Amino acid sequence: MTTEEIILQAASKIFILKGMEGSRMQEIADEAGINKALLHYYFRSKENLFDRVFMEIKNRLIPKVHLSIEKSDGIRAFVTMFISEYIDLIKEIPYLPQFFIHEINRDPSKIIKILQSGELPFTKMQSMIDADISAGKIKPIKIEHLMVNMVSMILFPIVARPIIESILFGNDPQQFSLFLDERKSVVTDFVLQAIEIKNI
Amino acid sequence: MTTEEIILQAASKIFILKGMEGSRMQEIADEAGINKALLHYYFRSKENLFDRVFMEIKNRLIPKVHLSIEKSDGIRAFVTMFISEYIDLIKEIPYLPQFFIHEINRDPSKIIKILQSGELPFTKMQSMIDADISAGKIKPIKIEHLMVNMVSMILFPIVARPIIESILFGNDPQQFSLFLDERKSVVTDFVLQAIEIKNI
DNA sequence: GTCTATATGCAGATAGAC
DNA sequence: GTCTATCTGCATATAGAC
Repeated sequence: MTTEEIILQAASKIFILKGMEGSRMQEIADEAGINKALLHYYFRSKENLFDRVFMEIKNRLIPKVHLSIEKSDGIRAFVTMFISEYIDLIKEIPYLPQFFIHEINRDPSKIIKILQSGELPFTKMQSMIDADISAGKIKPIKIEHLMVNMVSMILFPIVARPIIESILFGNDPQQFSLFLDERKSVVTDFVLQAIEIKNI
Repeated sequence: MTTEEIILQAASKIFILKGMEGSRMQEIADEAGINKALLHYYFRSKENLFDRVFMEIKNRLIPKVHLSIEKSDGIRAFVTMFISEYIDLIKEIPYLPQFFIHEINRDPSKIIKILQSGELPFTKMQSMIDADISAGKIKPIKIEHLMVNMVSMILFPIVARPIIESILFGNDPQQFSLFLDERKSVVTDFVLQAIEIKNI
C-alpha cells in the first residue's frame, strides 16, 4: 500500500466522521501514522485532499446503485431488491449519509460538478413502471416520487439517528439497531402496499 | 427590540445557514450591525451563543408539532394534517432541517440534554392507531415506523435538496419547487394507501 | 519521501477607553 | 453598553535539513 493510499484511507475516515470543516489535518496525519507536512507534499492543500476523498467515495458508490437497478426485471422485484441492498450498503458505511448530506449543502456546486459524469438509468425504471401501470397492476406514480420516497425512508433514519434514538428509544442503541433491522421488511411492505391497485 | 434579541436573531440566521463550525463571530456581528466584542459581552463565548440559539429554535418548534398531533381525532385525519402542516412549516424555514441534522450528529449529547424536557404525545397516537387496527380499518403497523416513514418522506427531500435537484431536475430550482408542492398530496395518498386494509 | 521547525493567517476572546 | 485595539491560540501551509 502506497503512502498516498494510506493518506486517502485515513482522510476518508476522518472526513466522513467529522466533515470537511470539523476535520483537522493533524488528526488525519495521526490516523495515517505520518507527518502533517507529508499531507501537503502529496495533496498540496486540505481542500485538494478533501476533493480527492469525495471523488473516490462517489466512484465506489455509484456502480453499486447502478447494479441494483439493472438486475431487477419488474417493479415489485425492483422495490424489494433496491430497499434490501440499500439498507445493507448503509450498514457497512453508517456515517456516509450524514457526511454526504452535510457536504452537498455546504458546497452544492462541488457536488454538481462531481455528479455531472454518471447518470442513473432512470429510463429503464420508468418503462418498468409504465408497463405495470398500463397493465393495471399498480397505481399511477411518478418515478421521481417513488424513488425519493424509498430513499427517504431508508436514509433519513440513519441521518437523524441521534434524534430518533433519543425521542423514540430513550437513547438505547440496541433498540435503535433492532428498529433498523425491522425496517427492511416494514418499508418494503409499506411501499408495495402503497403502489398496488386494490381489488374491490 | 433589545440588543440581545437582535444578536440572537442574527446568530440564528447565520448558524442555521452555516452551522456552528462554519459560522464566524465576525459574520454574526456584521449581520447584527454591531461589534464582535459585544457578542462576547452578552454571551461570553460562541458555544454559549450557539446553545442559546439552539434552545430558542427548539422552543419555537416543539409546540407546533404538539399542536398538529393534538388536533386530529383519527389516524386518517392525523396523517393528512400532519403531512400538510409539516410541509407548510418547512416552507417557512427551509434551512432548518439540514441545520438540525448536522448539529445533532456533531454533538448528540447536547441534543439529548435539550430534548429531555418535553416529550411528544405518542400515547395518544398509539391509541388512535390501535383502535383503527382492531376495528379492521388499517393494517397493523408500529407507530414508530409510521412516524419515521412520514417524517422521512417530508424532510429528506429538503435535506438532500442539492443532490435531488441535480440528479432529477438538472439543477432547476423551479422544477424542484413544483416537485415539493406535489408531494403534499402524493405523500398523503402514499401513506394512506400503505396502511389501509384492502377489501377483497 | 519524510521529517522538524517555522511562518502566516485567522478566529475567538479580552482589556480598556468612552 | 458599545466601541477600538490587542492578545492568544490554533490550523493550514511552507522552508529546509536529512
